[in-house]
Amino acid sequence: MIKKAKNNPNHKNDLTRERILDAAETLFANNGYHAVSVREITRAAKCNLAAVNYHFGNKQNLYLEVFRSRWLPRASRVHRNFRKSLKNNGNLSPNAVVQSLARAFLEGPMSDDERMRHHKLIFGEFAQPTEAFELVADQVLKPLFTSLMTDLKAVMPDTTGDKQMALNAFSILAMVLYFNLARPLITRFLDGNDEVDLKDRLVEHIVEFSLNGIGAGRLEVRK
Amino acid sequence: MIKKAKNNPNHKNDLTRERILDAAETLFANNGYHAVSVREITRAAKCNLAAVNYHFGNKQNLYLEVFRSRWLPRASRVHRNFRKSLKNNGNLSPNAVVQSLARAFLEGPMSDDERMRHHKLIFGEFAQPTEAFELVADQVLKPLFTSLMTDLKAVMPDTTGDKQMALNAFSILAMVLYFNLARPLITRFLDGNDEVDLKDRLVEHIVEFSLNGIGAGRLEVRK
DNA sequence: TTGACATTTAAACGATCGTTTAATACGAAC
DNA sequence: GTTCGTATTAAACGATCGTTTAAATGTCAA
Repeated sequence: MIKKAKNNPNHKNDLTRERILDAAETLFANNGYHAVSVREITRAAKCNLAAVNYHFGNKQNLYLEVFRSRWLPRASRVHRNFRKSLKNNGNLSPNAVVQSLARAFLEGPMSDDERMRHHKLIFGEFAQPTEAFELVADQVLKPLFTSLMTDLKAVMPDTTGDKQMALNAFSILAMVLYFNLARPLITRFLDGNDEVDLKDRLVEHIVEFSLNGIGAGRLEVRK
Repeated sequence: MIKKAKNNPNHKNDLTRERILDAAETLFANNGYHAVSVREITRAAKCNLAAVNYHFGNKQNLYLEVFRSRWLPRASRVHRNFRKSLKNNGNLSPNAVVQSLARAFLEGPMSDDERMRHHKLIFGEFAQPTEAFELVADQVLKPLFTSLMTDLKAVMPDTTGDKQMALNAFSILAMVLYFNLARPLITRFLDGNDEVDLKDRLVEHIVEFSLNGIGAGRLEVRK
């Protein structure tokens, strides 16, 4: 049932499917799973009500498919962006690690809208986990955490214990994740501010705070 | 309509109202507003279906009342705990400020269950803000932020700019808020660990990371 | 042109939603 | 005991939910 495999390599036919995924992601991100009806989604995607069940079986599976075919690939792009800019950085250093991560997450390969959607979806799962959280934790968060741990171990003094390093990695992740969601709150609290490039300032702050946090502050100039 | 003011000072009658609030908070925290039905709430509160509309008018207002009469007072207790332990600390110092805050948030005046409920509710509002978010931002987050800013200014070198201080305050808040919600994730990533008093270890880490973060690390011994 | 699938469509399904109603139970004041 | 305001109850309301159905349309190879 659900959706027959396409023999025809012409992929232009699945436009409806894609439009549904786009509409669903935006609506789910802004309002949460239960607050969005299938009718809302199909209306936004300009297709028939039954299209959701035809292409995805049911609403819950559409939600999961948003994570599988939209969220996970985007998270992979961020992860790759992080690793690439770290490799390009030449000399490994705590600063290179943290700065590459912060930039990948805050100014990485997506638009501001896309990034907001991305992080609203994951924070929704943080607050009220569903099946999608398993996906994200296993396929994204854990690898990212491991990757970050490895890099940190390579650049931090050996005196730092494993558990200590894990907590550090976790805190740095906390910073980049949190500041993505809390941007509206920051501007709310800092208002009366003429800051034009707040994002650059935020990246700069996150890097400095985190570097100091793990005890590697001011060891070198930031480029 | 909704609920007549009680002339009778005997408050034993509003037991139903209290049971509804208790049940509603737990269910809303764990599942989110739209995932919870009025029937679920009244079933958990062991009262009639119509009781919600009788006592609170409608579901949305019950949700707001959970914040008004449960969440806000609890947040006030945390804030007071923070300020009291700061005052008891004798000499003001960055360490005293950050440690008082972290303890108030992570081991403060609530049970673990209550704290989890508390933070799930607010993170739900972070991800998908409703009217309740205005309440929380204006009556809790902003005062807490201001309070923290004042304390930091008093104990940090004058060379630190206002905006810099604000970002520092925001980052410290990020740490204490985030680590409350992410506890399940931490144990998931650190598993195979025999840590018994993880909470103490977390507080210790948050304090050290934050102190270093704002550039006040290791100036003094932690008690 | 025909036949076989893939997709879209309008309509309906039963279930559950939040809310309202009207009747009843309760308790204190007179 | 009667009265009056509060609280609880069972039942029902219309609306909307996710999903299913069966017919119509589109697409392309044989």
